[in-house]
Amino acid sequence: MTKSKISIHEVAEAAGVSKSTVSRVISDKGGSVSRRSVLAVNNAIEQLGYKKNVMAASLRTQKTYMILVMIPDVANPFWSEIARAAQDRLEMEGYSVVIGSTDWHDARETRYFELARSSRFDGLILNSVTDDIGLIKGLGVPAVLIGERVAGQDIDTVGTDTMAATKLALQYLYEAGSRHIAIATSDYGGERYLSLRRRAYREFLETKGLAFDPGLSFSVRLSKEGGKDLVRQFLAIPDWRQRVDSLFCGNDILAIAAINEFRRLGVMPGKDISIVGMDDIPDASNTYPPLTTVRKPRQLIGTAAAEILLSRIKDPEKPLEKRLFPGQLVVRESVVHKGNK
Amino acid sequence: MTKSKISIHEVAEAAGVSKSTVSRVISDKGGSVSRRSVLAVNNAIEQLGYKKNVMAASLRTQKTYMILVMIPDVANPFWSEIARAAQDRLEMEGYSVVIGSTDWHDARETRYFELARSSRFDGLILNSVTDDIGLIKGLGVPAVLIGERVAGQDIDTVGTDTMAATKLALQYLYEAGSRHIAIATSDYGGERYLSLRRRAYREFLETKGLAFDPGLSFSVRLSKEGGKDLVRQFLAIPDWRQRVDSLFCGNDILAIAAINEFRRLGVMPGKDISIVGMDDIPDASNTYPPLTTVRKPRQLIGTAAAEILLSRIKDPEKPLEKRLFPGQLVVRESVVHKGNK
DNA sequence: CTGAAAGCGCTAACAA
DNA sequence: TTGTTAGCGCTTTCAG
Repeated sequence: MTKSKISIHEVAEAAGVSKSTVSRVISDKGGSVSRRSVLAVNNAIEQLGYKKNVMAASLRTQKTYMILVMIPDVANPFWSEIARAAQDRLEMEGYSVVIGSTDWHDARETRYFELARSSRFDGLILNSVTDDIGLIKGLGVPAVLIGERVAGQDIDTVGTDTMAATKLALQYLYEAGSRHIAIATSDYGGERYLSLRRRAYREFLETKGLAFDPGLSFSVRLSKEGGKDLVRQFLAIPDWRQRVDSLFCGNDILAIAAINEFRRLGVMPGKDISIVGMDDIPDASNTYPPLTTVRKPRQLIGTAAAEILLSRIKDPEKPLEKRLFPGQLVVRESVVHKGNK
Repeated sequence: MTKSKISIHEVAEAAGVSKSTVSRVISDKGGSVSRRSVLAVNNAIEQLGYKKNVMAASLRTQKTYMILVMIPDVANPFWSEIARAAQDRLEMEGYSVVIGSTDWHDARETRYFELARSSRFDGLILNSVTDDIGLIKGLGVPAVLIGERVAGQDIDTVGTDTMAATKLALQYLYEAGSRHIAIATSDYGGERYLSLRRRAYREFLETKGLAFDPGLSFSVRLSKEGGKDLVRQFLAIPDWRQRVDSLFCGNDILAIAAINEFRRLGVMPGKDISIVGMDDIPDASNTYPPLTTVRKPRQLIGTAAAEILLSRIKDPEKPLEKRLFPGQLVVRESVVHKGNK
């Protein structure tokens, strides 16, 4: 069995050089080493089956070449594609990427924060559940946040312009003739994040001179279960067919669940009710009927996050960067078009 | 700024004890330390905002308390739920779990293997793309494989009894009156893995005295794109309505894509053609019509993998363990029931 | 119960 | 170009 008892010490001995020389050879840096030595060392390495202990190297250099991407839900393609895009970019630069799945749990997030704090990673890309910027900065690891925040906080950020994206959806509904638009989204994160959708909603109604009906605002989890909940609540509105004609959902997971649940209960989306989602995850085109939604540019977000992180690692003192990408309307068939009136 | 210049050395000084004592306090192990010292040390730690450098500790102890779960596709709920289940179990034991997403790329897998080799993880749970057991064992890290292999290889394994699961699906189709069953699956991994489905298919036909029609065997990628491909090929069968009446798909991703594509082209699954999938991912119940499939017990698989890994870490010499769980038929509406004849 | 001393395996000045 | 000498921050005998 090739026991990992072989350190540079053994290699040095076998190659007839010093540990330093071996070190120079195995750490890329192209330090000045003679051809002879390089050969001798590589030979010895081969011979002994030596494997560099990266932990030890990290202890000295303070570099691990590992990046942690923390996302709340790996199963949601929205997040996993961002992670993948970031991974692609980061690997080009020689970093390895691992994913931490928080599943929206504070406890898990905390756990990953502990990992990060113990200098196991050179950088962090994350969508934080707790959103405690102070804590993140206190980790002592370069970090870039994914997702927009209301307050202009003291950390690199990349995300979508959520309010504009929401209004895109709302405007489309409006143009299709809808005048009684309901909204369903989560209020998790309080005033900081998701309720940007709600704010956009209020602003939009105001702009169009539409009345705000509190009974048409739903707060549910952005999940399949949330969707079932939502439909139950929705159909419980007295005279709902008179009172509401469309529904904007905070993300596609919710919208898709709602579509399926509505259909199951005999209410046909795209016919009896309009539904618009947000994100444009792959499944959005597979529902029956296909979901009209607002696409968030996952690739761009992931890549941008990676690049910002890279430059932050290079220069910790560089000015803060915040990048917001616009959403894009994707028209499919879940919206009813009323005759112009 | 709380620079991480504080090591046990500083703490020791502030607490008026030696480094050793500090070490005894911060490493759980409950070494014998006086109440007084513990207090003093904890106080100093608090005061200085000391954070243990786990890398340094790992260098000595050879323990990182990190586990890497390598899966081929985070966006596929089948894999991400296995990962989650494993994570749940592993965290109970004090390990932190990170996910490596290989996206079916050899290059990525290799990259993660390099990480693993450099003793950054205490263990590995993985579904390998390359399937090179020798390589995995050579990593020098306890590892358990997910997914069944034909050959009884020299490594801990947990998975589903794929052949039995496949026959479950086939039998259901048969009982529904289907006598011309097509199969679509991937042949990636050659004789080792997925083609277990094909083997089960052949055996099943034989058992029932049904002829094997090579034109009814499709080899496609187990993806959305694969599904479109499949349907195109399928509908190109001359006189297909005469020649084939049902389709078994290698996994749900494929089956769902096929359902949607068939429907888009005016062929109604559950009516014009029977479709059965495998895995029972969450979306399987959201298709139109809902997909009949064979459920693989993701929770059990993930948890079992974690437990086997845990005991392997504890005792590297313990006998090999292989666990195969049975699949379970989930009847929904994608299968046509012909009148008994 | 506590401290001194010796590393874990590697890198980084500094000389030679 | 090479070797020597110190550590990185922590754990762990071994004495006391």
